[in-house]
Amino acid sequence: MDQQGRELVFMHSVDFLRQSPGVSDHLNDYSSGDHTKPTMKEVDFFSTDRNGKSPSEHQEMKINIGSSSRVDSSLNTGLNLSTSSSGISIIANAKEPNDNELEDLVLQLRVLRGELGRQHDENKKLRSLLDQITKSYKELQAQLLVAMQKQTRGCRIEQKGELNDTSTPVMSAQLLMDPRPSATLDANIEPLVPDDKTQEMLFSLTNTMETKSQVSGKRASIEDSNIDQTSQSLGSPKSPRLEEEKPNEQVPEVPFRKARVSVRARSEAPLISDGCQWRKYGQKMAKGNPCPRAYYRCSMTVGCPVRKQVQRCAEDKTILITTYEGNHNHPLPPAATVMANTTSAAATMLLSGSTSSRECLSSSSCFYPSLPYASTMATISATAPFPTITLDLTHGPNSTMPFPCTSPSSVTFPLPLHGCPQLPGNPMYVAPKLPAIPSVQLGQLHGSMVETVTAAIASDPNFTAALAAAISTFMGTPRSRDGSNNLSTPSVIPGLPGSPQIPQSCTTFSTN
DNA sequence: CGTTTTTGACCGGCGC
DNA sequence: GCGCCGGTCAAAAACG
Repeated sequence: MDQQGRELVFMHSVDFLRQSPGVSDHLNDYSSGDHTKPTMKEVDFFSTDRNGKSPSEHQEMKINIGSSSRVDSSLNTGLNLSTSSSGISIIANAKEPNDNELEDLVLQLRVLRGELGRQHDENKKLRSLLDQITKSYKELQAQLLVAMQKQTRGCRIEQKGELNDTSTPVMSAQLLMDPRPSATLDANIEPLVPDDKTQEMLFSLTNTMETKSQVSGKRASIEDSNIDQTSQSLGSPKSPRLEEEKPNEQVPEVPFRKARVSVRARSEAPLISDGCQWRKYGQKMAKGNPCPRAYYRCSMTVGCPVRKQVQRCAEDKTILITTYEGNHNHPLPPAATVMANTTSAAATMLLSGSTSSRECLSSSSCFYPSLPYASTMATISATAPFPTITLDLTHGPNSTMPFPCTSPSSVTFPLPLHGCPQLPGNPMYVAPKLPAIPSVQLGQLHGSMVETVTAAIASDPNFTAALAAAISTFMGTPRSRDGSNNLSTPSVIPGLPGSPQIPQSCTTFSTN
């Protein structure tokens, strides 16, 4: 009984072969450091085998092991032997032991011990390495988040400085109301996408007004009135609050820059399913387009400021242009969160890209030359009332006409989506989250595929980076003395962040 | 019966 | 000042 108990103790260690109960004290110092993590699997295997033997055989085995271990303590255990086969042979040979066989057994046992020890050490090292990598990954995530927040804040401050000539303190304060969420705010969002770190990061980085409004009660409502209601008041000056809150008439006509994000999809369906519930509140015939433009607002909650416009492309009526505006002030289902992340990312980067352009440009410039093709292009339209970024997925990788519906003055940027190679030295391209999309014409993708691709885009950090590149490229062009951007378009581009004339910014994505 | 869609009216910005 | 245009409102109609 006593012996049985000792054996059980040893059997809980992977070093059971090293330590026979009869000689345990002698071998205890063999690898005392490896007793911390016993492997039950190994124990069970040999335990079962041992139980099938007679007590005499068992005792004999133990004695043999114990006696041999003393002899071979200095032997080189570097032999490359199979553990399982060795173990079986040991048991088989133990029935008729002689000196030679015992020596072989001892050798094999030593080898096994050495192997087990090495494997344990290796496992420990690998485990610690994995922990370290995981820790580093999390730290990098946190640092990235902080860096992005700081960068955007810095942009806002610079923009404030640029606008100080014409803006009032109220205006400046509004500009400084950085919609970027804090780390604590992210916690409110995490349950939506708890298992997707990247998505969570994207959401953290991009979700702006909505997280703020979710968390901070009255303050959120006030800020929403400044930001989201600006969305509502886009073209809807009925909201008197904005005007009333401006104590100074010198306030620019359009104090708030508001981001719009559109999704262009090649779809026969009248709407793209984006996970949200929408209520149609108007329809208009837009000039220059025989197709009517429909206006929707989010109906998931009362008072959600998010709206979207849906219109078919005039040149290609199979392309559906969906423009999102505003940010949700309520939790979203995962499917809708993806889209919200995308739109918020675009909006945030567009709003923050005016002064950080060089940074972004330099950091993202490496995207372009390495892309054999880019099926998706980010376009910022200069003809729109606001700058418009268009992500066009309606064309395949080899497309030469990326934008059938894009104005000639648009500036296009390649976006590294599917098919993009991993760029050495560019961490953004390491292990892209994007699911593998075959090199097919995205324009031919089915409607459900559209959603999939859209989700992939939204969850892909490459998309965010590329979008930042596109925005920064557009924003980063040198300014003339009058503050206008020196673009290929001769005229000043209205709506550009940093330009006091511009009321809102418009970001347009196109997916297919 | 509640919700959503339709649709004409309305509003403000902007250009001439 | 006027008209155009984009966007929104709200009553009526349609829908489930």
